[in-house]
Amino acid sequence: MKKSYHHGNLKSALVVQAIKLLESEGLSAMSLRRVARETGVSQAAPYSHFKDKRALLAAVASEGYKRFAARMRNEAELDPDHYTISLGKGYVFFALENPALFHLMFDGEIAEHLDLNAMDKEAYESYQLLVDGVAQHPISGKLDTAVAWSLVHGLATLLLNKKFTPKDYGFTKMEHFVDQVLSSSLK
Amino acid sequence: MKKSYHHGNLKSALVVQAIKLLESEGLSAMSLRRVARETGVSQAAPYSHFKDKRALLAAVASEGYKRFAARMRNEAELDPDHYTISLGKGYVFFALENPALFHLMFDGEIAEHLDLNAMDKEAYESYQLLVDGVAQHPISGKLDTAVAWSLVHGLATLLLNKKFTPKDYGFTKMEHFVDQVLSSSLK
DNA sequence: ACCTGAACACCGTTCAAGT
DNA sequence: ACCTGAACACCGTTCAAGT
Repeated sequence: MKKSYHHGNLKSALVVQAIKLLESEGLSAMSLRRVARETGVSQAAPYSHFKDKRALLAAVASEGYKRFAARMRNEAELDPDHYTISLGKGYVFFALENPALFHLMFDGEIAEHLDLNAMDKEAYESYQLLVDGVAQHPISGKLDTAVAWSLVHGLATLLLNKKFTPKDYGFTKMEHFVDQVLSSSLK
Repeated sequence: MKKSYHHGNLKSALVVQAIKLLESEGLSAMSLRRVARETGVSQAAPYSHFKDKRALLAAVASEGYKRFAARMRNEAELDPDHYTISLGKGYVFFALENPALFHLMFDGEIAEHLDLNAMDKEAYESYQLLVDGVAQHPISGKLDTAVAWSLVHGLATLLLNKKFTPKDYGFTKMEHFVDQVLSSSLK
């Protein structure tokens, strides 16, 4: 466990450090060199494990999807009677709690080039969680999953970027607002 | 109109060139130095007009909002009988036609720090277009504008990032799919 | 007032060399 | 197989100097 020439699990250590830097100082501050430096290795070391910076960011996004799924599942367990709505709340809360990671996963150049099938199975499944939740509904029409997913994702994004706030609609608590919006439109 | 030491309208020329570069090669390729180079001025010239790179990007986003509003208005004029739905279609189409610009306007670090009130009045109004369109509806509840805006924005983002496609729902044409999704949920 | 050229600290990536 | 150190081309930003 001491410091040695060979790190042992440098690959995952780099991912963890990258997420930390991403959330604390934002994507533009997250340079490969800094991640390496703060992990205690040389600037060239990451290239033993990742083809380039984009490959590291893809691994970060993949880890993000795992945490995303866990956050949704956790919320759903707290209120199994309103399963779909709870999943939606977990979705929105994850975005608000991990803004930079959420953006990396869904928006911008990195997200657009993410090959879902090339990601871990576990990570891929997080996508399906909400979609399946809606689809399982007895009265669910064909387009309902697209509508529900769009609604939840749009709500998360617009709240995150402060295009509107709960206060705009007379709410003081974020949780109540999200609950109301989702309940009023998700079956 | 000849080349001279003083450019004349360098400020807007830089914004135009930045948008061009943004859409053709993406945000990561859009460096200040390249924008300056391809506008025919020195690397330091932009600093006579913008405090830093972020200020240039804010101006780019502001110009983006103007084009955004124009795109929505144009779509609504084509089908005034379905005003709100048409606005939504313009919203989604703009995103699909200007992916990098749309992300700059709504997602990531730049979007989060955009001060709407500091932007041009014309740019600011583009936000209100869809919101007002929904609110004007006679049977519109308090939360309906948040729901409608979230739905339209989420649909645009998820289509843009290929999280789902029209084909997933049995549609061959993007326009039909968007129309159906919006019609089935917007009043 | 607006623009240039040189400078500084930083970055992504490569590559020969070390363990 | 994994990591280092030096190198290269690039970037954001500053500043004295030119027009």
